[in-house]
Amino acid sequence: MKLGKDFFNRDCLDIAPELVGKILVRKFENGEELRVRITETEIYRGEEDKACHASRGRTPRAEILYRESGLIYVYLCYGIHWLMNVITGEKEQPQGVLFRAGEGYNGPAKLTKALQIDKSFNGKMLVGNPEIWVEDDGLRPEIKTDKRVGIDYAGEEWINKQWRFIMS
DNA sequence: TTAGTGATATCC
DNA sequence: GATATCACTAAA
Repeated sequence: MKLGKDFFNRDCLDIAPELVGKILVRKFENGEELRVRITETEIYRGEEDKACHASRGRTPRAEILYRESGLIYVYLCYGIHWLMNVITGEKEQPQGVLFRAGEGYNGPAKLTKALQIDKSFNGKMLVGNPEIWVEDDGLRPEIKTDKRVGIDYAGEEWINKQWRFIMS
């Protein structure tokens, strides 16, 4: 079953753990389908979250975080890697969930590389999109939480949040 | 542990 | 306009 708009139109605190164990499906131009089980997600939530791109206000890059839930937010990291997020929650509420890893693809940039995601996907919908979507196959895995990765600059309060969800 | 890489934000 | 920074990876 494909996930609909209602799934994403909630708080990322609810969505991130539920996305773990779901299946990310990517249909290529040649008609081939690649299905990857999501094994790890992370939350980025609100302007007050120093690790969230919206923490510096509504910049052109972060603009998409304020928009409609279900949108794909793709962004270039360290000049090399594309990282993929999905927008969650109400409009004007900057929050999203990062796809941090999939089965066989440990690392957010490996995931986007395998799925051939780049900036052309930025701002596209993850719902009702013929190229990429998320499915629920009924699996409800055990999930553990941990601190987020790679955000040492954000300060202890935000580093220590258990906002990473891992399938175990 | 470090190099590689380039968009973004922030400072003139 | 210039510079510092960065939600990472691969190689060593």
